Amino acid sequence: MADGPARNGMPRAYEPGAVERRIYEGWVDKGYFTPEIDRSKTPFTVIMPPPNVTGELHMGHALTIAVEDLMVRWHRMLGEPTLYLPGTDHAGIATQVVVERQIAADGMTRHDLGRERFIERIWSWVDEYGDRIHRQIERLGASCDWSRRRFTLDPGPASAVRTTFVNLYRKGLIYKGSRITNWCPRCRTALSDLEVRHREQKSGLYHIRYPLEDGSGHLVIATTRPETMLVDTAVAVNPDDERYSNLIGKSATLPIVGRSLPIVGDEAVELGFGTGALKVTPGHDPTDFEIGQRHGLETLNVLNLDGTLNENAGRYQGQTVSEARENVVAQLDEEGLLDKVEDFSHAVGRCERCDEVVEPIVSDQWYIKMKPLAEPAVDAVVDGRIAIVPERFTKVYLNWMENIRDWPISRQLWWGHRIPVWYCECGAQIVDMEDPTECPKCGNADIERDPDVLDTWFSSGLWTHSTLGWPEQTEDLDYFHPTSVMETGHDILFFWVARMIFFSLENMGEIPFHTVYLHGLVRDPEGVKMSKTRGNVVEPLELVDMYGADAVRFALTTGTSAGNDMRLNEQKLEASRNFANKLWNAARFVVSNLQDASGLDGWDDLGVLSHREDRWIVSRLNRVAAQVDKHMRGYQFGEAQREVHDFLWNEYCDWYIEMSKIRLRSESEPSPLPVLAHVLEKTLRLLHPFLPFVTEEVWTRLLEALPDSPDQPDALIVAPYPLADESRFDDRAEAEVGSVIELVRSVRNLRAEFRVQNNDRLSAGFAVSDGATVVFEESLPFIQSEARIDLSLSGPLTGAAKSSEAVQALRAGTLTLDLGETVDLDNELERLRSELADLQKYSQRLNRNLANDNFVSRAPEEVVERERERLSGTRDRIALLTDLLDRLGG
RNA sequence: GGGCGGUUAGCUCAGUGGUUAGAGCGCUCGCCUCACACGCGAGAGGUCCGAGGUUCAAAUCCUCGAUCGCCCACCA
Repeated sequence: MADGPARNGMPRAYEPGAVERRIYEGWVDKGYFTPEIDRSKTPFTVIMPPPNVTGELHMGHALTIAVEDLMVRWHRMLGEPTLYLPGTDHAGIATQVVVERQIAADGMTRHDLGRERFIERIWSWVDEYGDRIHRQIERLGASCDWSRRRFTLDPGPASAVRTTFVNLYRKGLIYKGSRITNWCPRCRTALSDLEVRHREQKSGLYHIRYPLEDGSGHLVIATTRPETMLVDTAVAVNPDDERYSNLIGKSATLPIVGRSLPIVGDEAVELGFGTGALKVTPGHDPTDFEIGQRHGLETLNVLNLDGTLNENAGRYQGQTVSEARENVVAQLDEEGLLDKVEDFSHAVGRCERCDEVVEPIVSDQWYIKMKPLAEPAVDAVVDGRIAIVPERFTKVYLNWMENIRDWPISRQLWWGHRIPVWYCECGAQIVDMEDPTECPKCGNADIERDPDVLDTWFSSGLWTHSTLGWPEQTEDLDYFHPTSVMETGHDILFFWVARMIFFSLENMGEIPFHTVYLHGLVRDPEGVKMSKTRGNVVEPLELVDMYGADAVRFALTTGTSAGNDMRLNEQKLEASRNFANKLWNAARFVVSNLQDASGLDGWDDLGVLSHREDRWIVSRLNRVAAQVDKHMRGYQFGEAQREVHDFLWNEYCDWYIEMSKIRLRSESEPSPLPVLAHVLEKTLRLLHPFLPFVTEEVWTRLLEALPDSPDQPDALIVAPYPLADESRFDDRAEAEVGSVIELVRSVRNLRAEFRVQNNDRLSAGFAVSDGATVVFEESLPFIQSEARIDLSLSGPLTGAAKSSEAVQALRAGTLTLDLGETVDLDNELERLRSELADLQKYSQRLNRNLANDNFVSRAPEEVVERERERLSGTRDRIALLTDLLDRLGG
């Protein structure tokens, strides 16, 4: 029956597309996402990691939003003023590269357009993509406060950038230095170490002969970069290397160029590597640069900024690195100076954004002095003011922060926050909050602004306070800062999280957030990282269209835990969609039964429950609420979600709804409707953080069918989160209904085993071991209907069983099922004997434990007690079974 | 070279010392049973990577090893 009639306006299957937009607009219109500042309450604040403006959202963003929004919704329901602040990042280099690629399609470079027009071009992209991202975040259901939306280039955040730069400059923590940095020849900008990705690559290890000047022979050096030899300024050997120590102080002649190279001794040279002799190229290798510093060597540069060789390359000027490499090697070979070429594999650095090979080049760049900033950032984590979840990343963070090096912040790009430094011919550097019009030293009006922009992570690093108004002393900043949880991928722990920590401590004297929650990567079904080049990326919105936003979010938080990567596959999405549908249909059942029903007034605040089944489901609900609370507080979202999922499906739907059907038809039994409604309504609250749309929609329909109650919330999103009511815990009801369920299951089991037709009604007997038949009497109609039997609750069986009976020993008693035809007694005995054997093994194990004095004396009382109960229960069942076997003649 | 993580059912994964270790999907058998076939019922399926150890008790903690993966690091 794929398309039966809709009941009470609720279609047979949940249709996310029909409700999501309407629900979201409703939330926005009512202003639920905008918190009210209430000084008597502690707020809960999450700043959304700003997606790059020029990108589409990917699954990582969807995961981020799923996790953040579930925390945010949970806290909002806990009654905390909750701010979830959205924004976007101008993403300097990433955006510039994207737009450069776009204009490259028209055969243009940014230089053809010029700075101004190029930036205009980027802005039109930003406008388009910014809106697109906004809509995507909405479709995922993020309950973020759009009235506080920020962009890194907005005046506010820009002023935070300017203020931070000026302050750090004045404190001497920002300086300009000339040293070796990573240079991307394609982007033509400097990069920080973090922006360089290393990848193993095969290349040759070239062994080159450097003749000794005294004519006594030659040294062989090994290099992977033969073309850089053109600007070698020394040869280095390890002073402890017996092969060469006598050469220190002598000189060698640089092949091709003919320059005289001093032979120096330096510890940095590895004894075991290559030939033990190192060509020193301070201009193009960080190690060599340091050797050069130690020995006062000249630093020569052979590369232009576009990666071609410059005038220092002589006849190779103008060639690319790879052309020059080939040609230099060929010349060396011709001159008989190429000793040999070995196969070699080593890590080559590439630009994170454009994948071009990065060249170490000496250049003038602005740096932040990190040591003074890193120390308080280390302390904040060490002393626990900031907690990192999962905890293991604490060590990763500390290790990085403790070994941090100065951060190059200038980028030779056009898109970003321009460096607020002006230069005057008189040599003055002007750094101020206001743009200067003349040099304060010499009065010259002819001053020029630094053409470079700041690393995009400079502004991102200020995000927690710049979005709240800093450097202005705003009410938002005062109230919402420090923020509560920073939730993001562990891949940007250094890029972003670490920098927010030291910037916030520097600017605000305050930690930026109390907790860092790091999630893993979303991988494809084969476990491969999603990337555009591999073509295995999945668009979140396509999935939202197919399965609904709830299902996508639910799938992303299913079976995941902090810090661990996850694979997303169709099965997970389908299972999640099915769960939303299950909820929908349970609600459909309840709502349809509520129509025209009376006696519902107590649904909201249940009083004393007269029916055991009611006490059972309410007890279970509250236990689940307790578990969910525990897991939510422990950032175990996957576990919290699983608890509610299992409760709704396996207890409420599978058993309580089925039980209620019998009672709904009965005239004598108390109506299950108030409890049916109550438990569903509370479950909707528990589920709302995980399935915001379907729960809100169902909630509205449910409440429409119920009588108003005094403190009924306006919408589920602002309904108080249900905390466990321990007075509703009911061990006895749980055990008793558990026995009823066991009885039904075991009849079904026998029916299936003996292949009884579905509509054959059998007769059965149940001898309750402790004589407390009242439990089963109360549920008799349910048991008879569910198990399709006529059940007699007569006393214990006596004498031999009928030859047509199958028997089973349950916890609560002995079940006898009359199959109506002769049972194969041998098989039946076999089945019972094997069950008996299992029970005996179990009982022996329990017995061994309890006979162990160490266990009894050292284990907690409750554990011992539990084991005793188990043993006694197991012994009862063994007695039952033994008795049965006797009577059956086994 | 350091550091971290994974290894649990056929597959993907939960499991934060204490039930006879769980879920989804897949598989087998039976069902369109008046909320739901995006479903219902019943099953099969596990030396929790290996070896030691700590503990009354280990998938869980420790040590060593295997294996896959990630991060960091200036062996050219």
